Amino acid sequence: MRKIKEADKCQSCPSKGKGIFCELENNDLDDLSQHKVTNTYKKGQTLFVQGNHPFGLYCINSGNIKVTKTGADGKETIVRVAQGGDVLGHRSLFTNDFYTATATALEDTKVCFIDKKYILKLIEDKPSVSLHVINKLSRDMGAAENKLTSLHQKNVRERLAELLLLLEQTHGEDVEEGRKLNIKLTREEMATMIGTANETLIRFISEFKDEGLIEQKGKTIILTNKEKLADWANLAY
Amino acid sequence: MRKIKEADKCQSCPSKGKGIFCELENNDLDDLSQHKVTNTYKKGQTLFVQGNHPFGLYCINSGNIKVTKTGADGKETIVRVAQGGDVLGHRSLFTNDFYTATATALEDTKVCFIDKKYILKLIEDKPSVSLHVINKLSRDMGAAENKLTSLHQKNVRERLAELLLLLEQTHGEDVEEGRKLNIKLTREEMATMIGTANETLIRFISEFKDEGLIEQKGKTIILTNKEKLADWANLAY
DNA sequence: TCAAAAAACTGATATAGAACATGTTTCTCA
DNA sequence: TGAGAAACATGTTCTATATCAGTTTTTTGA
Repeated sequence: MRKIKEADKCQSCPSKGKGIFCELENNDLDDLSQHKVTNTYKKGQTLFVQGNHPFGLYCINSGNIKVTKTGADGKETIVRVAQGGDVLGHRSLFTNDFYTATATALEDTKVCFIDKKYILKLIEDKPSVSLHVINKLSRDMGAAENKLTSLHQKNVRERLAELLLLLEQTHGEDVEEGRKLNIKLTREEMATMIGTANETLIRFISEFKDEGLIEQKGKTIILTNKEKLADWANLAY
Repeated sequence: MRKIKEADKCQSCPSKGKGIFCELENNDLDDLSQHKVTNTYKKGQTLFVQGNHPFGLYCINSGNIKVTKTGADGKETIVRVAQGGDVLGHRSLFTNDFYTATATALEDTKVCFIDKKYILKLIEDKPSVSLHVINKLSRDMGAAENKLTSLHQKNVRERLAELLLLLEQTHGEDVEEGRKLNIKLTREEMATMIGTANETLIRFISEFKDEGLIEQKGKTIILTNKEKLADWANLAY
C-alpha cells in the first residue's frame, strides 16, 4: 500500500463535499486516494493541451482553472472556468478523443490526477459517482447552451452584466461594499469569455463603474448593485 | 402486463442500435417497452416547452427535432438538432430543473416517452446505460463548446460552411451530384443555428451556389464540393 | 528600486453584418 | 386550382463593435 501524505488524502480535500465523489464512503475514499497523484500548478501552467491524449481525470483540490479552445488562427476562447471540486478532462476521457481544449491554472492550484482505468471502473461500480458525473455534465451543458444563446441574442453590454452575475454566483464573496468576485481574470480573459474584444469589454466595465453598478479594489471587481445589473443583463425568466 | 403493438416495441425501433439503450439484452428491452408510451408528432408540434416541468425522458424513434431557446425578447436560437436514436429532455431530468429549452418536430416524428422513475432506476442498475448517457452528454457538450468557439472566432461565411459540413455528417446522404442534406430546415432556422440573420445567411448560401460549392434541388441542399467547403470553414486541426 | 514588460485604458476609424424595405418564388389548403 | 401566406432573395442603410494606434498604469523580476 502506497504511503500518502495525510494532506493529500481525499478525506482531507477542501473540496471533498462538492465533487462527484461526495457520496463515497471513507474506505472508498481511502482506495481512491491510493489511485491518484497530487500535483501543484503555478499560475499560467497548463494541465493539459488541446490535441493531446488523455490518460485520466483531473480533480481540482483548490484554485481556479480556465478551459480554453484555440481556433485555427490562434485566437483563444474561454469556454468555462473550473474551480475546487470540479473535474477536468472528463469529456475527452469518456468519448475517448484527444483533448479538445487546453486547461491553464489562473492561480497557484492543487490538482489530483486519477488514472483512467480506475475512474472508469469506479463509474461502473458506484452508481452515485456516475449519477454525479451525469449531473455535472448536464449542468455544464446547460451553461454552455445558455452562453450560446446569449452570444446570439444579446449585445456585449448585456453579456458582460450576465458574466459578472455568473462569476458572482460561483466566486462571489461578501464584503462591505457588496459582493466581491474572488477570481483573478485579466480584461483580455473576461473578453474571451463573452466573445468580444478586450477594448470593448473595458469600455463597458468603465460604463458600469460610472453608473455605480460595480467598484474596483485593485484589480478585483465588486458588484455594488446586483439588482440593476440583473436588469441590464436582460435575463430570460 | 400491458399489451404493446409489435411496431412500438423497442426491439422494432429503427434506431435500436444507436441510442443509450443499445447494449441492453432483449428481455431488458421488453421490460423497457412496458414502461414507455409511443407518440407521433406532426411537423411543428412541440414535445416540451421551455419552463415546463419534466416527467420523463424522450427517446426519438424517427424524425428530426429542433431544440430551441427563446430569449427575453422572444428571439429564438436552435441549440441543437436531435435525430433518431437521440434522447431529449435528459438534461433537465437529471438536474431536476425545469426545461431550459423547447423541442419542436421539424417533420412528422415518432417519439417514445419513458417515465422518470423507471429511467433513473435503469441508470442505477445498468452501467452500460449510464455510460452511454455520459458519452452522449460528453459529445453534446463538445459540440456545444465548438459552436461557442465558432461563434466567437469565425465570421458568418466560415460558420455557414461549418454548419453545412456538420449537417452532412449527421444527415448526409449520397446522391449523384454529391452529398444531400436530408433535413428540412428553413433559412431562418439555419440562420439561428449559426447565430446570424436570415438575410445574411441567404446571401452566403447564394455565394456558395455561385461558386459551385453547393447545389439546390427544390429546397434541399446538396454539397458538391466538400473539400473546398472545408477550406472555407477554416477548421482547427 | 528601478527599468522593462504587461496590462489597462482612451480615442479614432473601418467594417461586418443587422435591420429595413420590397419584390419574387414557393408552399398550402379551401 | 388559385388566392393568400410563408419563405426566399436582393438592394440599401445604419450601427455595434472590431481594429488600430497611442497613452497611462500596474506588475514583475533582475
